[in-house]
Formats: sequence, structure tokens, C-alpha cells
Amino acid sequence: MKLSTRTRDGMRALLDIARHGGGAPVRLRDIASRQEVSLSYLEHIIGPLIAGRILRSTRGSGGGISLLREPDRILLSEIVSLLEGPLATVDCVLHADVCPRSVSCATRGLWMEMAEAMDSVLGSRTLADLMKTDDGAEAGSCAPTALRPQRSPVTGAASARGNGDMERQ
Amino acid sequence: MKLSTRTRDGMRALLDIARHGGGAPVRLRDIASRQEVSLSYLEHIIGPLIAGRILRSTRGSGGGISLLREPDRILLSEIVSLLEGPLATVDCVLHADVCPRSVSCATRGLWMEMAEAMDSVLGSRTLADLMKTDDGAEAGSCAPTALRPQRSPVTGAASARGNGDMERQ
DNA sequence: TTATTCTTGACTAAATTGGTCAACATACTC
DNA sequence: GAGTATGTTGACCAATTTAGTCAAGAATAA
Repeated sequence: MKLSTRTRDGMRALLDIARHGGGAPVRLRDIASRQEVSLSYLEHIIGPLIAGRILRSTRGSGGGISLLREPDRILLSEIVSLLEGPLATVDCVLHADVCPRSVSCATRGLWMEMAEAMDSVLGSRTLADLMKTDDGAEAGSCAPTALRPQRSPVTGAASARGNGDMERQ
Repeated sequence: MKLSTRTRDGMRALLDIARHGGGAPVRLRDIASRQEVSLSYLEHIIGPLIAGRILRSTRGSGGGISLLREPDRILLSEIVSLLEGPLATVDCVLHADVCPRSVSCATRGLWMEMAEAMDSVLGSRTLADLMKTDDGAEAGSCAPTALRPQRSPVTGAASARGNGDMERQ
């Protein structure tokens, strides 16, 4: 149940662009170096975001990558969707026909709710929201300062019970 | 972002046991056949659930598997935790030290909230709840009847408004 | 024209997942 | 006890997915 590293790194890359852009294109090389990923790897992360019309690229000298929309118009769910694909945790959520049980299966309803819960978090936040909680520390600089303010209007909830999911692995 | 098939199949197996048990042990062979998974595969799914004290096994003739607690005492979050491991979608959620940015990283807060959102769904429901929405159809029997109660529409999309709002952890 | 930058696709290594098989342990029945 | 019915465990493997590199190319600016 891990997100791919592309999603993880891609989200940071977007945050990087939003913070360093200010209108002007940001060079992939610079993002890569700040976020400590290889350039060729970053290229593959950026690709889908351009195709998904979240980013725009400019080639040639002075070129780079910039946001195609204001950060407060970019939903985090869009980003994850482009980098990770649908949040469906099992196939039958999206394609009921992969399993003859789909119509009546109680677990399917559960998995759908899980997907909705995740989407509810991601769909109610924009890149701008994320920027607010970002204190701007660069990779490796590890400022031991600000712990995030508590957000969570949507999820307000956590488990009804402190369960032990720290076990295993 | 898929759950493992073990989690998916394990959840169904538990539902199967809850429905067919009635106190008496249910044979793995029967569960396997009803749920259309191989016996040897099912054994590996059941293992962690026994270790996690959700199930109890009885060997020998007349033996099988039974629930160690009443279904309404079995949280779905326990089940997923045993079969899938922690819901953390990226490593740093559980182990801040894998990344020097952890303390200040805005994305980490986001991933934590996603995990909480999932846990909120799973932690507020028991196996008994799941049984209620299960119309009892066997594998393959695909009864085109009962659509589960409410439970919003398809696909992981939309639903800006949350779900199981529970108290905080 | 040249340097700079993004773009794309082929490719590979490693990790993970899904699943089988076989040996074993335990319990019941006669 | 013997024999059979059940669950338990670990070794193992094939397939897939993921993470990441490399190299050729295309667009732009100076």
C-alpha cells in the first residue's frame, strides 16, 4: 500500500516549482539538485504533469518548467491521479466486471469507501494549501522547527481507537 | 496503490468464516472452494490472522478455523493491519528518520492525513458491519439483486465531503 | 550555428507479489 | 496405538511492477 516514489518525489517537485518559480521557468536541473533526485528520473516524473496540463515547459536557454495554473487552482487529487493513477485499492472498484461477485460483495463497498476517503483528503486541498505548511526547507537542511499546524478539516477523524498498526514489517 | 490480493481475499475469507461458522470451525478447504482460491494460498492468508488473534484453529478431524471474537469486536483496521501492514503510504510516515526532510516536509503531513483517512474508515467498522451489507452471495453466483445501501457512487472520484467522522485518535 | 534546455523511448536491475509444493505438527477416531 | 483429517511453516519460483539509467532527439534562444 505504498505510493510510488514518483508520486512522492513528484509532489515535492511541484512544491519546489511553486516556491522557486514566481512566474519564471525553473530548470529541471535545479529542481533535481534541490530535491536530490537524478535529472533523468525527474524528467519522467514531470512528463505526466505536463501532459496533464498542470505544468508547462519552455525549452532552450532560459527555459524550464512552470506552473500552468495558480497553485490554488491545482488540486492535489489531480497531481496524485496523474502520477499514481486511480486511487482504487482493488481492481473491482473501477472495473466491476473483473469479478462476478462485484454487485453483491460487501468488501467492494468497503474498498470504495477507502478510495473515497483518500480522495476526500486530496480533493479538498490545493498546492497552495500545501505551500502554507511548507516551511521552505531544502533537501537535507532539516530544520527542526515548525511542526505542521493542524489542518484536517475534512478528515478531522482518525481511528476510533488507537489500533496497533505499527506491527509487522 | 493497490492493496495486496491477500488483503482482498483475506477479508472475504473472514466474512466467509463469520457467515458459515456459527460457533463450529469452518474447514479451510471449504472456504477455499467457496471463495475460489487455492488451499495452499489460503493457508498463507489465514496464518497472520491466527497470529494476530482474530482467528483460532483446530486441527484434526472436525477441525477448522473459527473466529476468536464476536464479529462486532473485530475492527476492519485490525484485519487490514495484519494482512497488509501499516497503511502508511510512504515510508517516512512511520519512520521519520528515513528522510532528513521529514520534520519540515509539507508532503509528509499530507501522506499522514491520507493514512488517517483510511484508518478512519477501517477503524470505525467491524466485521459485523460488513456482514450486514453482505447479501450472502457465494463466489460466482453473482446475484444481480441488492445494491448495497447508500454508499456513494462508483470510482474513487469526487465526494468532497467526508465519511465516518469520528472522534480524534 | 551552437549551446541550452526539455522529450521520448529503450532498456535493465531490483524488489515485490502471487502463488505452489512439500514436509511437518497436531488432533480426532477407531 | 494406527491411520486419517486437518492446520502450519518455510523454501521456492515465476511474473510483474517499480525505480532508475542512458542515449538520441527536438525546440528554442542567443
